[in-house]
Amino acid sequence: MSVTRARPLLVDPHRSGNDCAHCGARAHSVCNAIDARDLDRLAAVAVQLSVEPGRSFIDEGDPAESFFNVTAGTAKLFKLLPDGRRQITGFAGPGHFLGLAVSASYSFSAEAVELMRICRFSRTKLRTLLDDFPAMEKRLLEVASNELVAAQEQMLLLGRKTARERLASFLIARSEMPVHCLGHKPGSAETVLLPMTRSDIADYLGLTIETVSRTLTKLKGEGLIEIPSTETIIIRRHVALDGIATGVDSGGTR
Amino acid sequence: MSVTRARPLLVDPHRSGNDCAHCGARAHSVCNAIDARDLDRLAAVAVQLSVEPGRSFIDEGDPAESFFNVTAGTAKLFKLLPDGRRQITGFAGPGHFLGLAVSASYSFSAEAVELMRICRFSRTKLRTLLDDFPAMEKRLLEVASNELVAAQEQMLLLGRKTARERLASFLIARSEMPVHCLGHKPGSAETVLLPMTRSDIADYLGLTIETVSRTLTKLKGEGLIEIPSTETIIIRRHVALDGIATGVDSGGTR
DNA sequence: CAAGCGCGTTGACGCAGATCAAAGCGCGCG
DNA sequence: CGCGCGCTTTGATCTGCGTCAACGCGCTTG
Repeated sequence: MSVTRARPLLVDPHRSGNDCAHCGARAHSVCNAIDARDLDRLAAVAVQLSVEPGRSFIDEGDPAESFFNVTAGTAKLFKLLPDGRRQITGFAGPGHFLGLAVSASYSFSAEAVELMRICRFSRTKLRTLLDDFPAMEKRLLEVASNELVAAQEQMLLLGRKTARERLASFLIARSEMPVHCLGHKPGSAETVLLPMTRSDIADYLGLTIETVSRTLTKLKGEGLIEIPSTETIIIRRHVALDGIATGVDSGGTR
Repeated sequence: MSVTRARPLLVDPHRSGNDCAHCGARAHSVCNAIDARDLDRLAAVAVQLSVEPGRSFIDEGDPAESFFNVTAGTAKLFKLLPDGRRQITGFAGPGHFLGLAVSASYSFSAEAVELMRICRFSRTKLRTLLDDFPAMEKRLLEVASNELVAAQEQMLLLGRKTARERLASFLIARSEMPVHCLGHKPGSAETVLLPMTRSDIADYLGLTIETVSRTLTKLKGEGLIEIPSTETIIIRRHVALDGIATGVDSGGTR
């Protein structure tokens, strides 16, 4: 299953996991449930890694030996069908915790979209650590609950929304993302950056690249958005776009 | 948002929540994380209710004041778009815990498919209880993790599978469900009971009733299943059906 | 700077599944 | 027992999006 991971992941040479205290992502991750004076215990089980764009660091079906915490960059999480059809179940930015699962093997794959920085925890070691820090377990439950809500929203999108509504929902959701999750300078609140390819967007929204491209072009033609570059979209009429996203529109400009 | 809940839920007259020790669903629910001698504390915050078929007991958008635990029967969980399009995100049987969410209001609705028996917990009371029983919090995290895995599987289904594959997946999943989740006598391992309507199935699989009906008829015509009654399906060729479900088939008998 | 390649856009056409319409069919009820 | 009603099935037709194909554009490479 780990065919794509030709070379080992890059272990950061000069500091392989011992400065949780200075980690920029801590404030936004589950790690902030651990008190500052106990951070050394967390650091002891963490290993910092870099992951190059396109490289996968979790492979569906592989034994689930580690948890991961994203500290920089973005990953796509996905599942595959035997014939290659792919569903991207989410994108994970800084602060995102990965690998929650009771099962002995990963139920999805993860691959870097941009250059990433991640923290790897041994599953067993983190589990024993959790016994000493119930606050962190609480945080994990919160995180999982929130992801569950997001997953249900995505099911609604995949099962019942039109291509137009899916793209609108995607853009609105991206525009509402907290700054730290994107890992770049803010720009205007209505400027949406898309580090992933059209193919990734299509596989996230259950569409084809062609439909994604065509639909974006249409939204642009209607003056709802601007597309200054492939990876940048500016929302011009946020309210109207949001109306489409939530299915209020339906009529109006088709 | 609570338009459909015309009458209040039925509070069981003779025992309104005080015998967790004899609860048939405990073995399969998060409640089994609590030691037998502490069950009285759990019982103190629980209220037993009955819910008639078709009656809703959670309404999306309402303030989330309670958690629920299903002890008998089945509920459908769903989200609506303003124009009435519906996505059923799951079915909850005995042992299923409902209401996990950080948000102050419910993010989905729940309605009984069959006559149900549920346990209601005050959100605040249960939360203080959780502080004393970290084992239960651990169980909740496990439950949430498993649901997350299931949700991702469903996203794959909704985003990338054909109608045929969706129905096959649905039937296989139902047939593999642990007996206690169905709340009825087993029958043959390959006999699948469907307490929900075709409309519910359609809204769960992101299809229409017509497509569900037609596809089932087709599967029957190919000798993969039998349909002795509307709410009963017998899987005749489990391996073949499973092949379709996981997308291995594609060719073969269309 | 020409060639090659990955990615995105655009157009023409086809089809899986939606929509529209009309029967069955089981079941409770008068 | 006949009637009505909700659910399901089946058929005919339509359509949003997928598929196939061509082309453009920016980047890398030699």
